[in-house]
Amino acid sequence: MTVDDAGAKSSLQRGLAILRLLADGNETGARLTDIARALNLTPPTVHRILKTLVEEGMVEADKGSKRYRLGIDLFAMAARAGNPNNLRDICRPIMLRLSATLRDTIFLMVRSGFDAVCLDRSEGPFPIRSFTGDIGGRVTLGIGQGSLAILAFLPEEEREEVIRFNLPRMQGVGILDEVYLRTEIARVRDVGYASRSTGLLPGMSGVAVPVLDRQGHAVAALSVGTINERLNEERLPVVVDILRREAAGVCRQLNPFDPVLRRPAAILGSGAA
Amino acid sequence: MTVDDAGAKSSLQRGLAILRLLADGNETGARLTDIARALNLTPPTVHRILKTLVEEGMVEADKGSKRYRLGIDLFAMAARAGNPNNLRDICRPIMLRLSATLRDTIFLMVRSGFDAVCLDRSEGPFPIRSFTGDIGGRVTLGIGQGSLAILAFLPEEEREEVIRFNLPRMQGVGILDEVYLRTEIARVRDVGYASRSTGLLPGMSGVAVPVLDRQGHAVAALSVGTINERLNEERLPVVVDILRREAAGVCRQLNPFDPVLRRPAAILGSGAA
DNA sequence: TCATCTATTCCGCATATCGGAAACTTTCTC
DNA sequence: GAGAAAGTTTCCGATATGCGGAATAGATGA
Repeated sequence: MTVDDAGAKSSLQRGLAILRLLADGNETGARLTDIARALNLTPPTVHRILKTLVEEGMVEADKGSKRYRLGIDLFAMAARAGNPNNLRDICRPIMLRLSATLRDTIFLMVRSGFDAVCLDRSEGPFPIRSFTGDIGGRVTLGIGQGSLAILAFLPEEEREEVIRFNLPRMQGVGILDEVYLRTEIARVRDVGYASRSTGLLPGMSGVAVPVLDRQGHAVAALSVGTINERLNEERLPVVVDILRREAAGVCRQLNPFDPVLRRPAAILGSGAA
Repeated sequence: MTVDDAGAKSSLQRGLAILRLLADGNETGARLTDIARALNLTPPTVHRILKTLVEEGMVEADKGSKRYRLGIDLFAMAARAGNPNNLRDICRPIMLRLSATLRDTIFLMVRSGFDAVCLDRSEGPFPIRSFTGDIGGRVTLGIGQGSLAILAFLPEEEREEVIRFNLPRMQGVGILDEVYLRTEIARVRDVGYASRSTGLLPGMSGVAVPVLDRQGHAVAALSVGTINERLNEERLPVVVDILRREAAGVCRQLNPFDPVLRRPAAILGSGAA
């Protein structure tokens, strides 16, 4: 990801570029010169911007002022970004219930550009792997069940745009070609859920249902990640059924507008069973 | 929180100020004029900055371009900020184990300036309330068990600074006066854990142990939040003991430096029991 | 329909930002 | 441990960059 060449102008853009750079490789941290090199900036410039970012609490300088990494402040601030339309709050109890009932790990995914992002995750007792990884993790939209469920139920125009953009990105991740992808999407739209389309992660399986808005377009996906044995022909329909029911509940809470009054009701208390 | 008056100069600072403003009230979103008013900026300025932020994916403009809110991109980026020294990754399995064993909710707290921030949280079956709230939530350092455990084990100099700064902030939240706070801190240092210092949240109790570095200073705290009945004199020592053991494990994984080689070993796989 | 409030574009001025050069510090090498 | 190399930080003048007043376009409501 080269942010350097052409466009990087304003100090805001440069600052954000630095933040993004720090976000990759945040475990290790980055040194001033590395940042300068990576972004085609001069050390003084990077230094000044970093200074500002540190003052603002977005970046922390390691002792001895050697390495820079993202600050906890940024984390705390941005944590609130992961709750669009109260989606996360609404889904939290549902996810807890799901992981307790199903004894599997539940994911809440939303779209972000050409990716899907994991908004929340509720662990089950079985250790699993997933594309998404942890909360905040990203996957190419279309890879993985939750991701695919969202893609399949995007408005047609957007769906086409995403497919066009993402096909090249999917090479070598199990998506063979466009025909295959479109077949998958059609099937997901048909049956209303996405189920272990491919055995991309050995031994792992998953199911996902979309959370739809009034127009029938995906705003999110609820998905289950588990091991192959726990998603056999017998159990799959049961899981799908439960997921569907909960997704419908989310949908209802997401559109809490009285058609007449257009008043966004505060309904978080009315626990849906 | 007025960021306006004196210092706001650079576009970077203004941009970050806008992000922070959007972070509050992110459920509802903010309009351009509101932002301008709140930050003492002119509408054109805010518009231009917002445009940049939207282009950079940090902010999303609601349909009809009426309201702005933080973008999922920011969330995804900042999620990595919540893993300093791999602390979160290291603690994840431990927290899962703890919440499964104790059947209570476990919190992972770290310091951020004069606050403590909730880095992670693993839910138990009992619904609880806490100061920290969700992941990313903040509390004044010293209020709540996890928070207090960190404060108590800060280097003396920093501790004093925090106490001085935070005492006024604690008015009306159960901290009566400085003497009381210092007594509490001394006791926590003495026994090595913080336990429901005050019944601030009716019906709720908690215990926390610090995660210490080599110098014996707190880098984090593991805490349990539960209801009063579940933390009686009988159970408390048991819980403390388990917490201590796990905290020690975290500590060991946090300092994975071979004293001679100074090589940061990648040890995440070596599951500590 | 008109009035009011809000969002967006334009543009000249002033300022905040840039980066070269150099001092200073840390880290590496022998 | 001394010298070299790389990295970090300060300084400062030129200029590009972002600022905000004013005017336009769009939305909202009476």
